[in-house]
Amino acid sequence: MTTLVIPVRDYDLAETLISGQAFRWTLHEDGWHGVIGSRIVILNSGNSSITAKTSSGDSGGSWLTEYLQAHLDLDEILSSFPDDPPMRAAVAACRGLRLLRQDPWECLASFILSSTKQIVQIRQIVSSLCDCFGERLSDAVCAFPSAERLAQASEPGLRACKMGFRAPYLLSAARCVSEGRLNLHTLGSLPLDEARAKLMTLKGVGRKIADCVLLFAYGYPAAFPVDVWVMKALRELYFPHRQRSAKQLRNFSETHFGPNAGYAQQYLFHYRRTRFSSFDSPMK
DNA sequence: GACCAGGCCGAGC
DNA sequence: GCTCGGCATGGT
Repeated sequence: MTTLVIPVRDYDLAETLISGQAFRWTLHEDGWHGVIGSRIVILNSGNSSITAKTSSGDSGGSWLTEYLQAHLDLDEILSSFPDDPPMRAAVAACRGLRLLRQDPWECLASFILSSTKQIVQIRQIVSSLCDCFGERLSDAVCAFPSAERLAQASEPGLRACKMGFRAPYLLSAARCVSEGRLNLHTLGSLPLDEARAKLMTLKGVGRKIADCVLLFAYGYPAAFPVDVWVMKALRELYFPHRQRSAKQLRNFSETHFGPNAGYAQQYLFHYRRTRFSSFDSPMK
């Protein structure tokens, strides 16, 4: 095991790791356990740094800085948000929340498995998928399975991981990627609209899942996933007295939140899901 | 036991 | 273009 110390400021590691963008981090007595690529990682946050114990022997930690986006100036991001009461409340409640920069295939596959699932369940399915099909990294830990590996799986084999009707979607995506019909390596150099359109050619990938991948894996700052929580947040916080269709809300989101709309979205999502739940019943 | 979950697809208007 | 039912499974 090697130890890396990464200086950070304004970084809430725990909130970031549980905020529903990545699904493999679990808290143990000695820190947050996870897997990044084929490396086992244990993270702890200190005053002005994040300490990582990792199974990799290589020096440097640029892969980890990249994953954590530790170099990013959060103040600059936050100051680009609109200065309105909902956004101020979300930032006050979740300050230090970050966006990770994840592996595209893992992110895409995970979010294909996410539709109409609670985050706890997505974590269970992903965990099961890794145990069944991922390369073994230690006695207890497996890597996220490659597209090539999953392309060899059978639909019943995938359904055994409790993913239900999502199994054919995942299988088809794995084949598409492994056969080169969708190139995830070059996707990130396309304009946002083109990259999104390519992702949406996959079965089971619509606008929302595509935007999650564009934001969490490729870092497109304007990608703005609208799920049920963000929909609730927009309706309750911005349009409490007027009915707005999903399309109207998306149009609003595309113009209102500025150049880092995706980041703002993650604050609204996390705020609505974890801090603002007392409003759950009468208005929906 | 009802309702819902980081949705999407296909059919029918 | 829009709405709606169906889809698997498990948490709350």
